Amino acid sequence: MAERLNRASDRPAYRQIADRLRAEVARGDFAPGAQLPSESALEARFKVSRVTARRALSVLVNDGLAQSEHGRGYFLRTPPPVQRLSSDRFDSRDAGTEDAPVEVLFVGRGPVPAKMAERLGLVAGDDVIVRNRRYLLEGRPARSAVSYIPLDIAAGTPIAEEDPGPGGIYARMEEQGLTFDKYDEEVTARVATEEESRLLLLPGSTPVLQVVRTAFADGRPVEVCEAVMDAAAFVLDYSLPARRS
Amino acid sequence: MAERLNRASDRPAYRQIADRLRAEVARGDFAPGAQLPSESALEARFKVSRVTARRALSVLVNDGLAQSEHGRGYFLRTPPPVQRLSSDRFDSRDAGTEDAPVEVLFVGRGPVPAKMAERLGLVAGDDVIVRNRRYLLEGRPARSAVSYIPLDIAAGTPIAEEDPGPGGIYARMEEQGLTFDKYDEEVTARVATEEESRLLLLPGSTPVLQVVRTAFADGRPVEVCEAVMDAAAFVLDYSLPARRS
DNA sequence: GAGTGGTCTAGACCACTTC
DNA sequence: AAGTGGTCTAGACCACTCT
Repeated sequence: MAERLNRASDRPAYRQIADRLRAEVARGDFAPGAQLPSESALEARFKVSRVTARRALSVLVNDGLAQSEHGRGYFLRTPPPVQRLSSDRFDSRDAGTEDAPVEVLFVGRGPVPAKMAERLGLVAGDDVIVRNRRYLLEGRPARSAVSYIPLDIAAGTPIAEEDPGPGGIYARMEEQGLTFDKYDEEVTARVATEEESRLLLLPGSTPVLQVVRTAFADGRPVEVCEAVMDAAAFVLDYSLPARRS
Repeated sequence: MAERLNRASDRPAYRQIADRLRAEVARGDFAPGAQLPSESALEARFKVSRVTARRALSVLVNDGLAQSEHGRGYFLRTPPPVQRLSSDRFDSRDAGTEDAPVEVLFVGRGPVPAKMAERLGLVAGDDVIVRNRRYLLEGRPARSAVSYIPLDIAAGTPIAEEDPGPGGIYARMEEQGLTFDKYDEEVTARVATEEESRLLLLPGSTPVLQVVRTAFADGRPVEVCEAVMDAAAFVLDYSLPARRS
């Protein structure tokens, strides 16, 4: 028998169906990663057209609860393990604990984008060392990061190499005698671009967190890093000391 | 004459249309807030069905570029003025500069939600003072915030009143002799819930930034505040001092 | 081959806004 | 009344996955 919808309600059919699916998900009817009812299953169950069934499922997809796979079905999104990026994460580089698996996409010379040039005190188009990489979390890409480093700091050093060695590029900079002052971070959120969706294997248009970090050493900017991460997978932790009385 | 689409392309018609609209927007063909072509206009222009025209427009809506208004049309979203929340924003309370227009939605006693109880060292359901408010930015609601303050700190003080007075609740706490130690902030992003979309006047499902701040004074948590803001309108600024050698 | 989602069409009725 | 977006139907063809 067909499950009944309140067709007189203001709440459209597709939302009512989505509400029921959401409730079932919340109740634990589906294991993480489990397949949700197919479009045709919903058509039969609620006696609606395929478009309506699709719309209901797309609500869940849009909310980040589900994900569709062409030819396979709709699946409950496995909540990605939440990764906390805490504000003291730069303290750990000598300890060598910050070793998320990294996939290097590009390392080399290239022109600096306008937005980044400003932060580095350069002019748009100036050449810098570009380091583009992707961090994995339990085998899945979760974060992409692009760093821009002025040539006078990076050129001819391990910083311009694929593998900059233990402790990463910050350790190399310190070995050059640079002393870090501070890191400024600008946090924003938006929907992923199509390219980012591909890169991070995100469904459709899901939200991402974007962090633009400028590292300062000896009073000058020495690196700008733009990181884009699956918003569902990250919590950014910051601890702000109270101003002193 | 109908504008031609590449029907042989892998890129679906609705995306091609969306791409062209996006390009026109980028080129500045539409003023901020201006009306975009209507669904029927796109039907005629590209000789597609209404569903396809709709889909194209909904791509722009989904990306946060446009917004539909029932019975009126699709409009380019005015980029909301970006508000920067910097990490030193708590230093300004005596200066009285932190006076964004505020709309108080609720102030009173209420049970603390489980997630917040933990941070305050309380048990879920314990009563606390709840302060629910909405901040306006150029007349538009841009940020909602709910604070939870333990009763022993807030009950019977201006902190439990609608208007806590100049400098806000932090100033009142200091007057009680509390000395602030630090503020811990957890930043996440996600799509707005339906309720949040109503509260912040956001179209459909747009991304929001969520900041959960725990304020510590004299070694104990004295306030938890959950803020939800239109991601398009905010940049969060944090400055992290480098660890000292 | 059967089942799945992705795209598209041509129509319909409704609710809202504007004139 | 005319134009707009919001919902819904019944069908179609395609691409992908699985067995």
